[in-house]
Amino acid sequence: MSRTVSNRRTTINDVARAAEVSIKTVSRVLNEEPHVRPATREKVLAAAESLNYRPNPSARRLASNLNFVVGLVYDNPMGDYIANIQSGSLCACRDHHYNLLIHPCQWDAPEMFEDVLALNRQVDGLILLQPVSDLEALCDQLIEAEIPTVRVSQRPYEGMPWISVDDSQATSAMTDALIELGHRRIGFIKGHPDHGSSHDRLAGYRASLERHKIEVDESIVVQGYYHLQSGYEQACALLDRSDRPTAIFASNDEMAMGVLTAAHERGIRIPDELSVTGFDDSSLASHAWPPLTTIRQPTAELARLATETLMHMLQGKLEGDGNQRLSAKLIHRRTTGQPT
Amino acid sequence: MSRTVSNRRTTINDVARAAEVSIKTVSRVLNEEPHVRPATREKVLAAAESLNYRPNPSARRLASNLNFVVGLVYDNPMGDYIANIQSGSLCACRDHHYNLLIHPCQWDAPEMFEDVLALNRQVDGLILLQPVSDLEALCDQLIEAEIPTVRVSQRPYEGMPWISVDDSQATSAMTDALIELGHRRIGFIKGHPDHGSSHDRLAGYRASLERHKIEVDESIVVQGYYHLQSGYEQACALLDRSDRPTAIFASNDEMAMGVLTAAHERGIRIPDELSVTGFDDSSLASHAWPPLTTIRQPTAELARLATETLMHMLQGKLEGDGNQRLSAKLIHRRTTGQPT
DNA sequence: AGGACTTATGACAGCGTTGTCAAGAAATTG
DNA sequence: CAATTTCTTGACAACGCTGTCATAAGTCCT
Repeated sequence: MSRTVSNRRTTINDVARAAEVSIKTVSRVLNEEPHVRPATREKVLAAAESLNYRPNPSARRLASNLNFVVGLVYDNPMGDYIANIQSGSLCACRDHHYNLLIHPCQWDAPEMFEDVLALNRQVDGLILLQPVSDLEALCDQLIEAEIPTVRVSQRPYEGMPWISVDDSQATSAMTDALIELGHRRIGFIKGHPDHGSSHDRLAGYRASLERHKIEVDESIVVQGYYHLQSGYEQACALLDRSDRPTAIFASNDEMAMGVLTAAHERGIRIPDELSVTGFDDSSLASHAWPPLTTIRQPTAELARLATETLMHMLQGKLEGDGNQRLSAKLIHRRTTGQPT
Repeated sequence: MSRTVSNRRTTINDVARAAEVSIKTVSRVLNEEPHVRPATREKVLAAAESLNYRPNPSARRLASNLNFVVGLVYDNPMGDYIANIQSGSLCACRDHHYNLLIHPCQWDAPEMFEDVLALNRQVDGLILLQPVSDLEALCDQLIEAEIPTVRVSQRPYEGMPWISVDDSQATSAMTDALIELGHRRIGFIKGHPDHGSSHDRLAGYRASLERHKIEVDESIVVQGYYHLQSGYEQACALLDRSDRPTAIFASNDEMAMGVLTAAHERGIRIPDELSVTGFDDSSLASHAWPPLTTIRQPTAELARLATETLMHMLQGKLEGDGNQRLSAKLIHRRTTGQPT
């Protein structure tokens, strides 16, 4: 079987010619527009198929003034979180035949604003992750540039929808669980003060203690920075006290790993002598020894929801303000137990 | 100061009018083409600046038949590896003013080929990661479709450049190190048989033993699948033997974590009674207890190199076959020591 | 049968760039 | 100084699609 090697790509014209219709009709069929007779549709589809035709996205974008691209803007240490966000968002994008353009950046770099604004003609809308989503000046500019945007953040900002996971409630529930196990002295390692989530998580902890009428001992609420080292150091300080806590709540898994290490070094048995909980359910958590009790955010779901919300905006079908809040889930593993 | 709100985007025509030149001259300036008088260039630049002009990417792509987009195709469990690949590739992309389009997929899904081929008009070239890069049928089709492609893989395939990290050499060097510490019975947990790297890593292990004239005991070379559970199970079997090995080489960190867990359960002290090494230097490794001795691939560098190679191809400046091989690095931490 | 809709199709003009080619201006040459 | 080459610029036609509007062909009333 011989095959003609044509150097020119097949275009909509070729399909139209083969199907004996106008290019406009081909366009209609391919875009699933109404007002095409079934018989015509079949003819066109057959022609397109036999010519192995694929529309040229650039031409389509130019003519329709749509990009079929969603931009994902973030400044996070690359890891499971971003990985899950990406796959959640991609999933929604594919449902709508959109592509995802990832745009990592440094939230405090001087050219960051400019770079994000430059996505203007490349994308139809943006999804902003924390901490970028908390830069009000940027959001202002995006509104002015009329770029549809959805924020992933716990803090409100009027004018664009925001989607979040209720950290505070989850932390609160986990603290409740610890108290029910019998703990009364629960240490808390805070996260990085610049990160909004730190405050929410702390708030949940406080709320739970208050609900149970346990006074907060501020000397065992210590400052961490979301990285292993800070968790380790603060745990050492906490564990070397004569009145050491019977449980330590670290604001993320990485710091919880530091706590585990500090406990191991001191021969403190977990969970018999010390309960530990983290936050994030990162891959560390299940691979830790013992496996870490922690909190799982529905990260992929969060991203999918943000993306779907953006799609609704693009279609002008957004009802209400679009804000939504998801619940996190407690993952009970083996670092928590009754105090001895 | 009043500002006219124009609903129409500013185009190259507006700039041309403002600078009192033709649109072609504006195009030349913006694309840094030669044959423009400095004075003219300044005028155009000033006009563009004052109008805050940004070229429309779709129009540019349509007219130039270039997409300024690189596609990254992979089927990997999202994690550090992909994260590093992405950032390495993005880095190179930005240097050349290209965007990165991520395309996760399932290597064995029926529509995978079709989906990848459909990127044809969207990208100028592709980067294929393992195991997708090892699908010869796909590579054949990409060549036929004339899509410039770079493979990230250890195995050769003529017709497109391949970039890899020398797993075999690294495994070999690590085994050497173990032997120098005094180990003679070194268990080996293989990776997933479908994954090319598994074989290379095993080959390195064998090569080292052979070099040191140590006969391979096939009963302590066992099959794992790159996930924690398989590492754990195989380690249990290995450690419950009366003639258990003094060291276990796991083909990746995740399985090494399983080994650690099995050892912990049995009260086997590490590294005194058992040395353990992994592969990947994932975030698990440094957070493990004790911190895991492992091998670090220059992942980001690998991706950057692959991307740069693709850029060279696109510019028709590729010299030779483009193939390159990088070396991995041994990371000595605390799971290895002399046997007792 | 004669309107009044509704449905199906096509002609043609953009969309905002870059590529081609021609032509005028400036520089170089013998 | 005329002839030749090189530099600088612009007119205009693509690029491959979608949007608008006109027109043809049915459908459904009365």
